[in-house]
Parts: sequence; structure tokens; C-alpha cells
Amino acid sequence: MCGHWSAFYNRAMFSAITQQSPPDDLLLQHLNPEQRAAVTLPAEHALILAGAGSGKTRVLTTRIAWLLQTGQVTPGGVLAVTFTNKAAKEMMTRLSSMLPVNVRGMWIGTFHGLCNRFLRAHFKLANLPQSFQILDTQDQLSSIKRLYKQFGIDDERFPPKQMQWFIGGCKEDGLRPNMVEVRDEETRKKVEIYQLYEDQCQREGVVDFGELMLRSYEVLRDNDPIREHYQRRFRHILIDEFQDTNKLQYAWIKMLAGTGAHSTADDASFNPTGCVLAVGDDDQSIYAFRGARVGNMADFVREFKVKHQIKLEENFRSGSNILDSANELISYNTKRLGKNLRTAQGPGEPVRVFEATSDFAEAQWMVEEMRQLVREGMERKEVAVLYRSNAQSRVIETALFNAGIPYKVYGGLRFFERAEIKNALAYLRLLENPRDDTSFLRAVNFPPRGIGLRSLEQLQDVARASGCSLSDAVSGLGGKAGANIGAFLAGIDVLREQTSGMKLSEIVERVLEHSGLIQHYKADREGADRVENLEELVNAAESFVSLENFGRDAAALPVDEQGHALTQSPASQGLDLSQPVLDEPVPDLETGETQSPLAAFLSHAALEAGDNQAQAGQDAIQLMTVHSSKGLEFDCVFITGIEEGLFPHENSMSDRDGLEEERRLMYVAITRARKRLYLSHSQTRMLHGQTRYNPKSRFFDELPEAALKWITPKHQGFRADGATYSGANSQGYTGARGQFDINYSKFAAAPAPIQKAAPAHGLRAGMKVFHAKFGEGTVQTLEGTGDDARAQINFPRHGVKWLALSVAKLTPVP
DNA sequence: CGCGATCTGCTTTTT
DNA sequence: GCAGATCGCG
Repeated sequence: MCGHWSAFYNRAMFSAITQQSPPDDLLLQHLNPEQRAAVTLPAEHALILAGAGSGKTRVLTTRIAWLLQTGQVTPGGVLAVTFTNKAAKEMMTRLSSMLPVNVRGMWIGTFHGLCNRFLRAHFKLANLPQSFQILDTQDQLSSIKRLYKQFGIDDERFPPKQMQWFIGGCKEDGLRPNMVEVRDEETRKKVEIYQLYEDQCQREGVVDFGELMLRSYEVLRDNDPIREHYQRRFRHILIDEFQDTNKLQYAWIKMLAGTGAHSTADDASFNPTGCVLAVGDDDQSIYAFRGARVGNMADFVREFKVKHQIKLEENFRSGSNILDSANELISYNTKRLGKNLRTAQGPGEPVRVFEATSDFAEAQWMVEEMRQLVREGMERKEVAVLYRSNAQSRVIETALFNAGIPYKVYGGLRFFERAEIKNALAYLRLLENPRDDTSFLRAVNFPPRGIGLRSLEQLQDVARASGCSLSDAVSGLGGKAGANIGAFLAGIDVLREQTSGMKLSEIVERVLEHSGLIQHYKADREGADRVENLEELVNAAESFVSLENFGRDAAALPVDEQGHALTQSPASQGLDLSQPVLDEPVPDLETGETQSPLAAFLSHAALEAGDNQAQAGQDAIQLMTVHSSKGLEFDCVFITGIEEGLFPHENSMSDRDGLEEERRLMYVAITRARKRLYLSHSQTRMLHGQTRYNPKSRFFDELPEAALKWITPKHQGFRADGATYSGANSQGYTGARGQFDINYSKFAAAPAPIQKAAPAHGLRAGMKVFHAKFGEGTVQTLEGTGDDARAQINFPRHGVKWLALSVAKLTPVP
């Protein structure tokens, strides 16, 4: 997208709006036939099966651009939904580089972001205060724990975490407490707690993530004029990552598209049906554990009577060795819509496979390999290390750290989740909404001001007795406690007055000073980082304001031939300015009241937790779980710890669906690599404080031999089953490629003995055994032979253990 | 109230 | 094996 390109479109856009469309081949010229077909689909429901690396985002954005350019829809008539803020941002950036359109005026965002926007605009119908706050996962948990204290709920019998999961699950299924089917006493009690939680949230004027979705769904469902308004408005609905949608999200889409049970079309000339373009890949569905339903894809085809299905199967990312591996692996899954990736590139490099003797040796080997890669000119940020679970990163981090190689770990605490930031936000939220008890409790004694648990318990008693918020309860609390807390609240009130009318960043600055947070962290020897983060919060507030202005920037407007910004009239751009804009002050549709910038900033903080640890622009090795690698690509990828029990994970191995999801996870991991892919596993691994002996993953058996190249030193080249590696895999690393002539032998184990004899220990899976320390247990899995024989045994009292049979003294129990 | 000692539990994660 | 939560004492 160079200068003349956008200059052309600035003019083209204008003619597009007024007369019929200019040649659209500029938009379409770099697309392959499948992609072009997808972009230019008629205005009807359609499903696009987009394989990994098939240019999905590009198709989606070009589709929107094409619809706009050909005058089939106005910017206000587009609803585009993504799962992450990152994806939404990317879509907006790409779109504005294709067309001179004010993307911030369009409904492009995450499900939750769009629901937030919707609820802000219709807060009265939603029965929410205008300045309702959003609970993130942490807030939600502490809210539940508070509830437990208040009502004396047994947290042993109903662990708060499990309750949180239960509530989230109900909301994802669209179920209010009275709708949950109660079959046993346990569920009855859980539903009761769910109801109490709902009451508490409503009283405090807060909503959790699930509530954002559910509440906006209900507002649409129960208010005919509102629903019809949006149905009429959104002519084109585009959903990214459709395989990850849950039941409620699907119902929400259906509602907006006008095909739900509540659609009304009594006037024959009025067609309320927006057309839905769902883009997804069933093979990359890896979020079933949090409620995603791949089945939504099939349901969509059936319920929307989808006539157009397009498969994007050309992969522009990797060579055929990598793709063949991915294709072969995923072919072992049974429930598939069916899709096979192909590439116009050649075979590329073989997939390198390495067997390490320990997790430590595996990390060492990677370090050596990376050094070599960097020496050959590979950028570090183009190298990713993927693992199944976060616990695996430690040993890799240690190795990289000791080797002095810069690296970046994804997945830690994110900016707005850090304790000091949450503390500051609690004050800001109290300014907006004093009823927010979660924030009240967080701020009231931090920094410490002598308000102890005793006082707060008294306060909570008063609040419960009179059914009011904690801050309202202070007036009913006498004594020293009352005076202390009263002083705190008075301080908040003063702050609220002082900051009214201030610029957002000034408010934040003032709050940091007045709350004593800055002083507190400055006094702390270890507080330097936290002070820095708080200062960063001021910066975030500053740039948030300028981001709001972005939409009104001259740069985003069409420019005439002399380079003068042309005024964008709502009519010519099809922009409906009466509609709220994401993260901007939202006018109430009835009264025209607008939300304060602070409120918008707080929503932003809750909905977009920020980058993990943006070590700005440093060229570093990328470490992350397979899950967080989805949607990314790298020149070189290491997939580590590919062992039974780890990958596939033991908790997923019991049922078929779980195993298939693990396989899809592996598929996602493999397809991240552009040029080079390494797969590794280790004979031993430290996990949960004990050494485990994991056999290599079954996934190795599901990869095409011809695409692989075993680079483990030769003398290790024996499989656990005793067979030697054949063909291309037996050559080992030595001499095969000069550039990889690294001596791995220092990491190699003693040669593994070839054992073909039947196991002599006489144990079988399912047997009951007795262990002196762990008591009675059941044998789950048996591994290896002779001195290496080990068994996975489930001890009801001590959990699942791996025991070496040559060491552990086990007696069979009849 | 704050700090150290002890206990627990443990895939994956975005919003 | 380690982090995070909880407990109990000064």
C-alpha cells in the first residue's frame, strides 16, 4: 500500500460513493482465485474455511473494502467481529490503508468490545448505571470470595475458582440462574450462589465479561425496536475465527442477523436479514475448554441455509515438508469439515526432529541451534519456541539467560493486570462509581492507612444489614473505624471534585499523588518498577485521549488533489454519527448524555489488558505456549516437549474429543513455521517437583517419514520400541548438512539398550497395587522394559505418580 | 499490621 | 519446584 495507491483510492472512494464503482481490480489483483471468489461473494450468507496461512485476514478486510467500494454497504452498515483486540486493530489498520474510511466509526471490534459499546448506548434498557464497570477475571474472583465471606459459604465444598467457572459456563450458554436445570443438591446450591453473585454485581453496578455478552443479547432479544434498528443497520456481518465462538455468541449473531426466533419481517419490503460471512478453520479450534463450539460452523450452514462455502487451501507460508506434516497429522482427526493445505513453494527444508535426554539438554540443544541460526543471519524475533504449558518455559528461559540470548516470554501478567496498576485503577473507578465494592476494598487500605480487617468486617455487616454499598454504609458506622473510613471516602470525594473537568491524564496523575500510591512505592526499595509502571499509566491515559481524536484526524479523511482535507459529511461516507463509536464518549440515545473520558478509559483498561511486557522492539527469541502462537508466524519454530502426557496433555487423553483438540493444537503449532521447523522431545523431564519419564508423543507416528529428518546423534537413534530409524531419518546430523555440524554428543545419553523382551514385572494397566508410602493405587500406564520399566499409578490419596519399577516396591492387590 | 513459615496445587486463555 | 495463598506470631 504505497502513496499513489491510497491517493488513487482517495479519489476512487469519492466517485465510488457518488457514482458507480471504479475498476475494483486494484483491490483484487493480488488475490488467488479462491480468495477473489470469497471477496466478491454475493450478499448472502457464506462460510469460508480458511486454512492456516491462507491469507484469511486479508480476505476479510478486502471483502469489507470491496463491499464499501462497490457501494453495497456503507461503513455504518458493517459489523465485523474478532476475538482479540489485536485482530480488530489489524483489521482497522489494513482497511484504512485500502480505503479512506473512518474505521473508528465502524463497528469493528471484539465481541466484548462491541457489547460494551452497545450497552453504554443502551444502559437504561440494560438496567445498568451509565458508568458501569467491567470486572476482569481477577476482580470476578475476588468478588466471589467477598460473597462467600458475606454469606458464610463453604469454600471447601464450593471452591471459588470452580464457582467462577460455573458462572462463566452458564453465561456462555445464555443461562440465568433460574434457567439452570437443577438435578442435584450440589447444583441447586451452586445456582443459589450464582444468583447471589448476580445480585451483588447488579447492586454494585459491575458486569463481568460473560455478562457483557449475555446482557446485550437480552437487550436485543427483549426490545423489538432496538433489535430491528440494528438488524436494519447491519447489512453485512463478518465473523473472524468462527470456530471459536460459543453458544451465546452464536445466538447473538443470529439475533443481529435477523434469523433468530425473534426476527420480525411483517413488512414484506423490509428485509431485516443482514448477511453473515463466517470465516474459520475447524482444524484450528483449540478453545473448546473455554466454551468454544466448533459445531457452530455446521449449525451455521444448516440454520442460515448457507449456499456459498469456499475453502482457502493455498498456504502462502510454508514449504511442503511442513505442510505435508500438518496435513498428515490432522488427517488422524475424525470430525472434520475436510480441507487440505497446498503450497506453490517447493519442499523447503525438512522438519528436524530431536530427542533429548533431559529437558535441560533439550534447552541446551536449542540454544546451540539458535546461536547457529543467528550466526547465519536469522533475526531472533523470527525464532519462536512453543510449548504446551507455561511450566515448560522455565528451563528454556534459564538456558537462554545463561547463554546471554535475549528472549521474550508471552503470557505473563499484562499491563493492566499488574497489582500497582489495578490499585490505581481502583481509585479511578471509585471516582466514577463509589458503589463498586471490589474497588473500594482494594483501595481503602492500600497504601495502608490503619483500616484493618476488623473495621471492614463491621462495615460489611452494616452494608449487608441495610443492603447498600460499602461506601454508603460508612455513615452508619461509628467509632474510630467509622472515622477512619469516613476520612478515606471524604478524600475520594475531594478528589472527585478536584478532578472534574480535568484532562484524563491529569486526573490519573492527581489520583496517583493523592492516593499516596506513588509515595508508597517510592519508599519501597523494590518499588522502582512499580513507580515506572504507574508513570506509564499516565502515558497510557495521555495517548488514550489522542487515540480518541484519531478518528477525527485529517489524515484519516479523504484528501483532494491539492492535498486539502475534504470534509467528510456523514451522508457521503454513510457514517451514522448518532451511533456511538468504540472507546469514545458514548451518547445516551435518549438523553444525549455522554460518558466521561475517564469511564471510557476504564472500559478500555478492562477490555484490553495491554501487551505483556512490550520490551520495545528488542530483537529477541519469542517464547510462548502453542495457544498463544495461534495467528502468528515465524521463520523458525521449535516445538518442544512433544511427549505423551505433555503433548497430548494427560488431562486431555482420556476422551477422543480431548485428544483431537490436542492434535489440532499440534497442527496449529506446526503451521506457524515459514522456513524451518524443529520438533523435540525429551526422555526425562522435571515436572511438579519430580522427574518424569515421558515416552515420545504419538503425534510423531502421525507425521510423514519423508518430511522428517532426525538430527539426534546416531548412537541415540533407537526407538523405545527397539526399531531403528529408517531412511532419511537414520542418517543423523553428522555430515548431512555442513552448517549443522554441531557436536551434540555432550548432550547425548548412554546408548539405549535394544529391548525386545516382554516386560517382567507382571503388572498390567488397571491392576491395583500397594505402595508403602502412597498406599493403594491403580496402574494406569506402563512404559519401558527391564530396569527402565515405569508405571503411572493413580493413588487416590496422593495423585498420579510415575514410579520406576526397579526402585518402587509394589505389591499387587487382589 | 506486617512479615516469615507453612501449606497447597498444578493445562491451555481472551475478553 | 515453585508461586501464591494462608496462618500465626511479634
